This record gives sequence, C-alpha cells and structure tokens, in this order.
Amino acid sequence: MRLSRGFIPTLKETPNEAQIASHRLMLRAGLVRQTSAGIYAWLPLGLRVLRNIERLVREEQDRAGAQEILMPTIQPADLWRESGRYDDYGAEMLRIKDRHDRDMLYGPTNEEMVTDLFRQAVKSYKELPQILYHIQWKFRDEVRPRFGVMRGREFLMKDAYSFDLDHAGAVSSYRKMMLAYMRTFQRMGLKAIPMEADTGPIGGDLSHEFIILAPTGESQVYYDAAFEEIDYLSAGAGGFSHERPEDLERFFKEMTTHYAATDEKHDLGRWEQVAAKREGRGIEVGHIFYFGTKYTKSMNATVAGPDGKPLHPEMGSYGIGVSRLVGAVIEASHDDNGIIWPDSIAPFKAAILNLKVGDAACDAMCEQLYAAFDGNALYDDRTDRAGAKFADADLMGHPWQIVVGPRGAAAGKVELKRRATGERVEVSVEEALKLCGAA
RNA sequence: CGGGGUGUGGCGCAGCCUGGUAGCGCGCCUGUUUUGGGUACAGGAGGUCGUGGGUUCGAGUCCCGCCGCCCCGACCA
Repeated sequence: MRLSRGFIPTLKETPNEAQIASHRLMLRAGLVRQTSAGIYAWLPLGLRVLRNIERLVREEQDRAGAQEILMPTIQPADLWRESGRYDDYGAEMLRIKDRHDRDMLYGPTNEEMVTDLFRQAVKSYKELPQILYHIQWKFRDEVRPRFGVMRGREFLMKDAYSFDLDHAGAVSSYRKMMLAYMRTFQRMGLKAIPMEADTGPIGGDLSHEFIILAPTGESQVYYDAAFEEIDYLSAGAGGFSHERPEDLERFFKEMTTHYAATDEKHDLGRWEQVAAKREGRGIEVGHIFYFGTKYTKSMNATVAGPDGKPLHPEMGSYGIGVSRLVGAVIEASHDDNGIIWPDSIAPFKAAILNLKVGDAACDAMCEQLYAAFDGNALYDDRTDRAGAKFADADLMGHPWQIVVGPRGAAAGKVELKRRATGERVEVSVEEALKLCGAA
C-alpha cells in the first residue's frame, strides 16, 4: 500500500476519550475509529491486523481438528428459551424484534445455535467426536464498555464447541483446544498463562482462562516461571502433538500442576511452595469450558449409542477474543513512540520510507523494494519531511523500516531499522530484503 | 446500575466565575522556504459552541430537562 493513497488517518495528538495505551495507539495509528460506545469501525491498518490474528487462530484450530463453520449473528429467541438462558442472560443480551414481531437477539455466544445444528445433523455415536468453530461478531451490551477494543460491546470472537460421546472424550477435546490456544498465543509473540477459572453463566465444572502478560493488564497474576520455559510449538522430543493421547496427558499435567492464579484466587500457602515465582499484570484473552450435557440435555440433542439407545453427548466451548487481542498485543508490546508489532500479526512486514520523493535514485530504489514485498509493505511516498515519516513509522509499528535517503541511495545503500530493538544497519537493497524475509 | 467528570472547526485546548457578534496550538489548502527525527514565513478554508427549553434588549457564558462520551466501582471474551 502506498501511504499517499492509503486511508490511514494518523493523529499527532491523543483523542481525549482514549485513556489506556492500546486505545490511544489504535486511534493515533489509524487502526480504528469509534462509532459509539464500545463499537468500532476497523480501518485498513487495523483490519489487516485483525485478519492476521484470525488467520493464526484458524490455522491452530484446524490443526487441532476443529472444523470451521459460520453461524449468523442474529438468532431466534426460541432456541434460548429451550436452554432456559433467554431469561437468565439479562440485559447484556441485545434483544430485537423482526417485522413480524418475533423475538430475535444479536448473539452474545452460540451454544444454543450450535447444539441445534448438531442435533439436526448428527445421529450416531460413530460420528463423534466433533469440534466446530466459527469466527464471528458478538454483541454483549456491557454496562460500561471501556479500554477501546479490549472491552467493546461488539467484538470478534472465535468460539469452538466440542461434542463427545463421554466424559473421557470431552476431556480429550478440552485438552486439544488448550494446546491449540497455547500454540496460538505463542505464535502471536505472547506469553500466555492458563489459569483455573469459574464457569460463570456458561455452566460446567472445568474451566480455564488464558491470561497474557502485559504491564498495563487489569489483574495481578502470580505464576510459576516454569510456564515461560515451555515451547508449545516444538514438534520434536518434549513437544506436544494433538494426535498423541500421551502428549495431551503430559501437556495437561504441565498446565495444571504449575502454580498460576489471579489475585482473587491467589493462595499464599501454595505460592510459598513455588520455587521460581513470577508475578505481573495480565489480560484475559481466552476462556474454555467443559460443561458436559448441560445443553444437550436441555435442548434434547441425542445420538444413538452402541446399544442403539439415545445418548446425550458431552460438550465444551472454547473462546478467544480476536478483536480484544489486537488491543492486548499492543498493551504487551509498545513503547513511547508507538506500537511494536510481532512479525506474525503485523499489518505490513515493513515500511519503506522515501526521504526524498522526486529524487530519481530514491524513487527507483523504493519502487524496487516495494515491488519485492508484493503488497506486504507500506510505502511512505508522501512528500512530508523525514521526521514525520520516522514518527509515523514508529507509531504504526511495522517490524522493519527501510529508510531510503539520497545520501545512501547514491551509494546503493538503504538503512534497515528493526522497530523492536531500534537497531539499524546500512545494507544493499538485496540484503535488506533478505533480512526482512521478503526475498 | 451507584459515584465522579466532560461536551467549543479534524485533534488538543482557552473563553463561562463577572452575559455584549468565537480564540489559540496542531492538522488541512496555496505560495515561498527547508530537506535524515513532526522546518520557517506569509496568505487561506473550516465552528448549528452536544441538544431542547427558559431568563434577558442580548446567552458559548446564567437556570432547568435530555443526550453523548470518559473515569472509579459492581459485572465481563
């Protein structure tokens, strides 16, 4: 994208309504604009990040054996009457009526709908297990939306639902999802800690929430440093495969034996036993639940068992706050000058800064670089001053900045800057492309 | 939903106490200038002062209602 043509409205000053770092930076870097309390429009730069996060989430869901579907945002109230949650959910659920005066709602979650789909289609235990997920907008009419996209009313969530024949199967699905989550967060450059959680309105008796570490997080967290040593992505010895039950067993044991708790659940007695203590601030970005037959029973979803008799499958549900993650990553990774995107979700791999638009050597070099990135670079071809370009590039947080100025261009060199470290090297165009991983 | 705050060109703010035709910085447009960390100068465009009502000869300013937004708390992916 050429910045001179891009719809990337950056701001020098922080709008008054934004108080926390990620919200300020998202507005200043032109990622989003607020349209009403807790509801945001995603602009090109922000949308690219959102899509990148979706892609990572999707890849890891698929790897864990989940199948992607897409359920609607609008649901009929009747489904929720079946489960009994239509009355339980309260004012947080946005209730609407269609033109025929039928009660509808904007889905805050999808247990009822997916259970309905399942019971219509799946008739035999032989078809189990199934894990279905979708990435769809949700609406929860929060009393007090805040922190930008971290606590919006409308938000993008990945929610998965597992159906298993029995408790053992459900636990296995639960563990697969947990592994998928740890892999997902690691790939996004985040340190995530799984913590035992209450099940809340979803119901059930096994639940974990995933907290990522960020200095500005909402809650204080205490955990065993052992979590920081684990590599969830490794395929070799000591790695974890979704396919091998023994791996899942070992993985789950790792996740549940090391100490981890938020301040509300902090147990000083157990904490004292932890050899390598770590504490910090955290943001919840995912939550998983096992709740057995809560919905299959209330909504009468059955499959025929081996003996031909109907059985209620055991369910779990698994959520990742996709749009929240955009804010959470920024909270975890920024400095005074702006955002520092992890490579895996950055909107662009690199920014190409042409310090002297109109200079034949600079223009040619920039065009060559821009073409080589094949759309994955933001080319700052504006006629602004160098300082403005440096400031905007830092603000937007591209992992690499390739600075092309008349001084270096004459010698066939560009300056390559790594946003995260500030490190700069003077290299040829070819070397720059190689170092950025574009060539 | 309880408590607090705030609303004035795109963004940040002053003006309100003590009513008299709306101002500053940034941004934007034009020109000159500058050219490796938000250059300087000159000219210019842009505002129903959130909204409805009231008081007054006259309301951004005073009074009442409503709405939006933000912060703290209770609640949450």
